[in-house]
Amino acid sequence: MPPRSDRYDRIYRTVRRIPRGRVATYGQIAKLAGMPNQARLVGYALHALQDGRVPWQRVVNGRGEISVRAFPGSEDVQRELLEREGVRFDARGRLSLERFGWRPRR
DNA sequence: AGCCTGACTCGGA
DNA sequence: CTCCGAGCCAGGC
Repeated sequence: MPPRSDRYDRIYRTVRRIPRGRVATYGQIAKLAGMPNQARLVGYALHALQDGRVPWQRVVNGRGEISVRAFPGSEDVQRELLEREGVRFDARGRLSLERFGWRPRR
C-alpha cells in the first residue's frame, strides 16, 4: 500500500516550507505545489493528516480565517498554536494576511 | 459506474 | 458586506 497519493505528498512538502509565525492560504499551497485551482484538495489532504510532521495550523482560508470543520473545537486548537507562534487575531477572529502571510521567493 | 460530501476559491449579483 | 454557482478532487457507500 502506497502511503498516500503523490499529490498529497507534494501538498505536505509545501506546507512544511511555511516558516514559524507565518501562514499560507489553501489556494496558495495548491499553487505552490503545482496544482492551481485545487485549494479544496489541500483541505482534504490536511484533513486526512495523521502524523504531526506537518505544520497544518499554518494554513488558513483566503479571508484570513480559520476554516470550520466537522469536529468542533479543533479551530480553537489551531488558533492557540498560531498565537503561540506570535500570530495575532482581531476581534472577529481574523488575522492579517498582510502581516502574517507567507511570501516565498519563487 | 453514480452520487454525495467536504480543513476551498473566485467572480458576479 | 452577503449569497449563489461553478470548478475542483478523493473517499465512502
